[in-house]
Amino acid sequence: MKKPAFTEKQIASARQYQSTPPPEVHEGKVEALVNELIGRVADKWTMLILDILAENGEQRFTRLGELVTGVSQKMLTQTLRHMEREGLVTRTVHPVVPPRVEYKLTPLGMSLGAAFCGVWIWAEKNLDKVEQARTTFDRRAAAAKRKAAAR
Amino acid sequence: MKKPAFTEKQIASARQYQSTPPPEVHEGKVEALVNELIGRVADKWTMLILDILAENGEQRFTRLGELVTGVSQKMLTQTLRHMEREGLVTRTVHPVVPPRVEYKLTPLGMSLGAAFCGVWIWAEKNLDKVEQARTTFDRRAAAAKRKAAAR
DNA sequence: TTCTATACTTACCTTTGAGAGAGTGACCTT
DNA sequence: AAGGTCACTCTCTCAAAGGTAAGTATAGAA
Repeated sequence: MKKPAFTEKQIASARQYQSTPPPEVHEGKVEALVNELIGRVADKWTMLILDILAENGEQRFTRLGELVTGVSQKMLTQTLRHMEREGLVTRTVHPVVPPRVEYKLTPLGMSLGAAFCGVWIWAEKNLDKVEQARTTFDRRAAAAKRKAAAR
Repeated sequence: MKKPAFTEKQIASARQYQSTPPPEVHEGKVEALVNELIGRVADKWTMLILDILAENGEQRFTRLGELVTGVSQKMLTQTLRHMEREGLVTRTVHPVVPPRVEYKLTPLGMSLGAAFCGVWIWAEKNLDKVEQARTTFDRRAAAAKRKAAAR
């Protein structure tokens, strides 16, 4: 998909250091960084806020809270701070009373939004397939359970 | 990006039901389903396993545990079950001793892998930009803190 | 008989996530 | 003088995520 596959040897040497990341295996370092980045960025609220900002453009704090269904103030602030930290949004404070703060996607944020777009589309397109797979699985699991109980 | 924007009214009505999802707002229902699906699928281990399976093809349990850096047995089992449930992987048990179980992506799983590909690429490409944004942010935050302390 | 290999499962415990709700500061309106 | 607005911030609390380590079943090998 993207990374060159590791050799058996590299994997073995990486395993040794599982608790503290291997310092001299360069591939592993980059991989770890990418994974960490993915971990930060692929979180629920980040994705939702990204989506809303991509669709609706610059927004104020409270308005954003209304648009992102189910988010609490705390999570909104927290996620926005994180996003600002990694350069996905800009935060503009207008020094007026009452305060007025506007959030806007940076080009970097927009490019991430575009990258996620594929996943949104996949989700919309395959919603029913997943739904069906789930019921099939659950039905089968229930049957297996009955069988196990009968033994 | 994908969904039609809500009207003020719909948002207001949705807000009322924040604890239990609104039953009669249809748009909200679909949106909720998509969001939930994204939530299940965009999780760290799912993405990593998906990636490994896409790159290396069918794998046995233990081997998978070696390839997915840092995963515990528990999380591996759990994530694989979830993925099987939503039809992303097939689990083939060979009735031999010692047991032999093989995991393989379904076409659905592969299509999700392809969809995530954009995000991986984004992460690789923008790793340094994010890194830089972070240090800039942290430096600025530290400066603001000093300033606040001086007051 | 004891050991080994494989793919789990289960129990326990610590860490993290996340909501609810109250408080804050500054200025403007009434 | 009291109340309202906005964007937080803080604390308290409960739930969920996730790690560790031990246990299980089975048959062939030593």
